Amino acid sequence: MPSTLGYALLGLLARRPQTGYELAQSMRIPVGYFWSASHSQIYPELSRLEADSLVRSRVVPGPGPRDTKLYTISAAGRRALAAWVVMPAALEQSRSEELLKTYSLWLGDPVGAREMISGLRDRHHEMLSRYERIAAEIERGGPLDPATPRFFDYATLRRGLSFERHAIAWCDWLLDTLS
Amino acid sequence: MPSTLGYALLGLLARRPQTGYELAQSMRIPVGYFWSASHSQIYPELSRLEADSLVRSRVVPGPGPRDTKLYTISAAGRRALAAWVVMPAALEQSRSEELLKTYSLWLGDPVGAREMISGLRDRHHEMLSRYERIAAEIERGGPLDPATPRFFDYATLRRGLSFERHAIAWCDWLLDTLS
DNA sequence: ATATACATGTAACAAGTTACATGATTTA
DNA sequence: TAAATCATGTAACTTGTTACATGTATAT
Repeated sequence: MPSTLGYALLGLLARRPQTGYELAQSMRIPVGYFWSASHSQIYPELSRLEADSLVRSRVVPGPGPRDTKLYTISAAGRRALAAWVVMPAALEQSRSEELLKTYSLWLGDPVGAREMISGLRDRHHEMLSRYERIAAEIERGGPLDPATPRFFDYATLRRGLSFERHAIAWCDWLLDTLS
Repeated sequence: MPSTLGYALLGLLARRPQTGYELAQSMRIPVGYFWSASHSQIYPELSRLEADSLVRSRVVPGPGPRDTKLYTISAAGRRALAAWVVMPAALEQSRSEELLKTYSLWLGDPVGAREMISGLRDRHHEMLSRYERIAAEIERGGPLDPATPRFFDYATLRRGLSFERHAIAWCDWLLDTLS
């Protein structure tokens, strides 16, 4: 049984065949906006997926100095992924360092505390702008059919937008209340 | 320098002295609603904090069969925590298995997909109810002074409330659009 | 000349989860 | 009498991050 990262990779490969390098690039913007990984995690995981026959690879000459391995999802991989997505998701206790800091913020000096929160606000705003640009791009592509991958790109993006908006609203409320 | 978990423990101990066991209980509802840990992580971390003189412990006879160690935050611990909370929080790429599943949901069968999302909705709703009960309890305690730990309990709880409400709204939108 | 992109991998470390280990007291 | 609570710890394992390693082609 693949790890969660394995399913992330299968999800990317179910859309189109990619090399390990491309997958690592793809995941710099997190898959579904909520799952990232670095190349050092990805390469070994691809080997495991291949050992389990969930993906196949073939060596193709790339533009770079090295040959690249192009990975393709197998029928078994597609089945495994389709079964996984409909299984109830594990209850997640989302860890958040910013909330943990907030929990002890009564100890910090008031000026520094305000700056910390307003820095948070800025970063959330930056993320929101990025998401809004992507959303505009998706929406330019015409009507969304809820049976296509593109619709689910949009669905996960909406969650990102919502997440950032409520984070900003919370920062604003806190800054307001603290003053 | 303590780990993030170390700061979570310092945050709890800054409010009142507690034993390792009590800290483990406290963290079953995540600190600030967004940071949890199990006892097997907590005990070694307390030893490290004590080695760094950020906390002190004294053995007291407990109700159980074993002596318990009561931990108290030191002045140095308080300083370290106060410095940490105002430092800019690391940009977090919140991982979410449910969003990762959503990303590949176009592959799953439509009935199972709906059930998965509606199961999500249920669980978020349960969390929301729990948070609302806690909020009511805090609000019953009278006006909130933004210089007290209690205010920051409330502040982090508000983020939890907002998080669950947005998650539910998103599930509703998705269920609606999929049908 | 220097940096960036290409391209894949391993090693060392940090963080987090699950299971193992012990054993008295209270509650159902 | 069986289960839950109290109470602290270690061991094994999984996951994730940062650093190490190599070396060409292209753009500035």
